[in-house]
Order: sequence, then structure tokens, then C-alpha cells
Amino acid sequence: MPLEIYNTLTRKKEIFTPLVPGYVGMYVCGPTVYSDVHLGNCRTFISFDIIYRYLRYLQYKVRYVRNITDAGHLEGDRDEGDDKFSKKARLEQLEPMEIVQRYTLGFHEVMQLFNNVPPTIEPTATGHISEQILLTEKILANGYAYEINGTVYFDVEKYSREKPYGILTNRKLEDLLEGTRDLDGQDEKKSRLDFALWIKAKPEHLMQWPSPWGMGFPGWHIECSAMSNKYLGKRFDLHGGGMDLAATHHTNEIAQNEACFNESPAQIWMHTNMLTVNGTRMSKSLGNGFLPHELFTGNHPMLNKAYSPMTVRFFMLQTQYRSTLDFSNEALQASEKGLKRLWEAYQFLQKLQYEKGEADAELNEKVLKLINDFDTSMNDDFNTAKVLASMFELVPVINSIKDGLIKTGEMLESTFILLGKKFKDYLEDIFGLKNSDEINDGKLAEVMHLLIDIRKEAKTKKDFATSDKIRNQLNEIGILLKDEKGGEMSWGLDV
RNA sequence: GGUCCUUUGGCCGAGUGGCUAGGCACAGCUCUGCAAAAGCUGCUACAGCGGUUCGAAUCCGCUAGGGACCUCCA
Repeated sequence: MPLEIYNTLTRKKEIFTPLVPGYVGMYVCGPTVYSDVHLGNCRTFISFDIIYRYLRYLQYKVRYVRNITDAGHLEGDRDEGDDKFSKKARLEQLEPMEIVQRYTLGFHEVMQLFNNVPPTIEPTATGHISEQILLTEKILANGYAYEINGTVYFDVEKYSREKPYGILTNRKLEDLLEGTRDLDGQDEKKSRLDFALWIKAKPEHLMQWPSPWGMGFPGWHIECSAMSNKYLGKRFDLHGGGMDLAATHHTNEIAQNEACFNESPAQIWMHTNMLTVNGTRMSKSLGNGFLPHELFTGNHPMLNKAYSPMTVRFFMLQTQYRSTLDFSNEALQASEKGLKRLWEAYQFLQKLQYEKGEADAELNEKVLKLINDFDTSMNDDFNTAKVLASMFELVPVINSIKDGLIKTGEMLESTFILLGKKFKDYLEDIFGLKNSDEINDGKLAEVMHLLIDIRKEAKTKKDFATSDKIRNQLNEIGILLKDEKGGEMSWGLDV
């Protein structure tokens, strides 16, 4: 079964066929670095990280471009408003680029904690001002834009006479124009749907660049057209972003590209759904956003403990990227336990050796089917939730081997090898999960080894007072000791 | 006001016409010095009403609830 991806543009799943065989060009709208990214933002980047990893797993050479928006977005709904960066900079007495630097570093740190692979190119808006000016000039020359007092607007009505403007989200121009929101007048735009490509800067504006229309800064949609065009060409395979960007940002992006090159940029548009809290979208403006660090420290009124980045990543994997995901303390707790169970089975599997034995055709077939379902599920529009369900069905098989209820030899050696390989491919390479750092601490492992030895001796002598003391006191400091079959003991950090 | 989406068991969530999703929680049993873990078993739901069909959680209609976008936001 080939890879199928849901395309927002056609509103159905399509078989994925790259424009150039073997290669994939992928563009994802990145963060605006004037404040910390919240967990909702992270969901999108984690989703596309897994998509990127899976495409590589399928042997594609992927150019993954994710921009950093460090200029150009406006505050408020008026085009003559301040550039967001400049506004905040004045409040905090910082240079705009200091803000940008601070939050860019913060963003990268969070991405790393979530174990996201960096994109292959991460271009910035401020690094591509001339490209944005060139596109704006081209759109003007093609007659789809007009200049008023140093600001250049995209002429949506002119454009929509020739091309379907609301094609991405299936909206008609009349419906878009109908909204009850009236502008307060005094607007220089010809139509309320027109958006700025280039904005005239006031003299005191901190971030501004020279242009054919005077000093100014780019509008908030042109950067993605400019950068995707520069690094991926006029037409590329995948364009992604959060669902909230589809109706405005991506719609305008398509219009810009069409107005420039008479071509739509991406063949497939992918949109990740929102992370919600109590059924309402997590967003900056509503103030219900969780910061990653609030989770990692547990420092939030809604949380009763801290959760590791891997728990959060796993939590997101349990849902398909196009569904909303509701965030709660209980849901995270469930994910934490689920991940622990899965990961422990995986760890055991990696150490396991194959031993020849009496074959059990039924077991072999069951295992093989579940393994093959991994790829089938991923090929069905990256259904990570289904992959995990198959994995969890294999956990009892692995644990039964651990308990000696099943022998590895009951399945074929090829099946056994494939099982180990696929678990590794999926959990580590595709899903990007990894051990918590604490458990990797070598010194701790040595100390634990020692304590386990002492406890084993005590148990052999039936000195249960000592053996219980060790286990109970470890438990108090958050280390869980488990007695296993055959007198062995294992340990893990209590979660 | 307009456009669109959604409603699954105690909780989180897959699933789009017939076949047990899965996780967490809960209960029982097995194992066990005790505990934990693990294994096995149980809990089997699809907002309401009507329609299509041999058959619907899945398709259609209506009603009700929730949400998103139309304005910066992943």
C-alpha cells in the first residue's frame, strides 16, 4: 500500500507521488519569534518532524524548509500598526534583534528537548528582504497589486476575477466579503480582503528597509512565498502548517504565487489540527497556552506533576495529526504510564537473543501481521495512533517472553529479527522517542547494581528486613525496584 | 451574521457499511516472603430522532451540544 496523504486542497487522501522521483520538497510555516512557543505550536512541529522522519525512512531525500518569522507580522488588524517586534522591543528596551535572538534560541532549545530533527534549511524573514521585494515588484508588474503612500496591497478582487481565491478552504469571495466585521473606515485599501505585501514604516520604526516604495517592511504572507520559491522552486511537494493558517496565510500565499508565477506552490497542503484545553483551542491570545517548560517542571495550576518531553511527544503520537487533541493532566498521566510500559518492553526486546525452538505458526503469523501493520498505518496519512495500537498488541508477546511463557523460537528467526528492527525503526527513528537522560546516568546505574547485589544476598538469607528496607527507601526517593522471575531485579525511575 | 468541522465506553483516543482498535482507570485470577511489575480474564461504547440498506458508529436528513475560521496565532 503506497503512502497516502490528506490534501486540504482537494479535501481527500491522495497517493503521494513526488514531483521528482526520490526527492521531496517540504515547506512548513515556522514560529514567530517574539515570544515563547507554546505547546500548541509544538504539536505542529512535532507532527511534521515525524512526517519528515517517515519520509526519510521511506528512502526519500527530503529538503525540509521551516522558516523563522522574525519580521513583518503586524499587531492588530490595521495595516499601519507597529511591527510586532518593534513594539515589544520598545516596551522592554531591547533591540528587536535581541528579542528575535532570545526567542529563537528558546525555540531551538524546546525543539531539541522534544528531540525534533532540525530542518535542512531554516531561513529567516529578515534574511530575505530583497527576495520579498522582488516578488512584490513582480506582483505589481503583473497587475495584481497597487501602491498607496508607500504601502503595497494585493488586489484580491482583481485576482479573484481570474483565479479562485478561497480555493484552499473552499470559500467563495462573496461569503468572505459578507462577514459582519466592518472596518472603521479610514482604510486606504480598496477592499477589506486586500492584504499588504509591503508596509510603509514610520520614521521611528526600528525595523525597516529601503524599497522601491520607500522605507518599510514586508507584509506577513510574502515571506513564505519568497523563501519557499528560493529554496524549493515554484512548485514543490508538501506545504504544511497549523490549521489556523489555512484560511488566511496559506490562502494568500497561494494567491501571491499564482500572481507571480501563474502556478500554485505546493501539490499537497497539509494542516495539523489544534491542541485544545477543555475543548477550546490553546492560543496566545486566549492566554490558555501551556509553555513546554511549565510541563517539564510541573509548574502550572492544571498539572499535579512534571512530565518529560518524551511523555508529551508520546501523548501527541496517540492522536492522528488531523484530529484535535485535548490536553489534560489525566491524559498526560495515561500517556506517561503507557509510554513506560511500551518502552520497557522495547528495552527488553533489544537485549533479547533468539533461541531455536518449536515453531508456533499462529503466533508467528500474528506477530508478522502486527509488524506489517506499522507501515500500513503510517502510509494511511501518518496514522501514528494506529501504529501504537499495533505496538501495544505486541507488548504482551514480548513480556510473555520475558516471563518465560513464550520462547523466542516459537516464531521464525526472520520474524524475530524483524520485530526488533521495526520496534527500533519506529520508536527511535520515526517517532523520535528516546530514553530519559536520568536513566542513562552511568554512575546511578552502578550504584543501583551494587544495591541490587546487596538486596539479592539479603533475600537469599531470607533477611527480608534488609531487602524491604532497600526497596522501600529507594521507593521514597523515586526509584522503583521490581523483583522478576528467577530472582532477577530491575529498576526504573518512578513516574 | 457567513463558511466549515465535530459529537465514540469512567478518562484519552483509532476506526467510515458487516470482522475485539489501543492506552489509562477499574474488578477478578495466576505468579509471589510481602509489594510492584508481568500474564490471563472481565468491563464492549459510538449525542438524540427519522431515513437508505439484507446489514450503520460508519451513508442521508433533521434536532441538540461542542469547536474552528472569517482578525495576529501552529
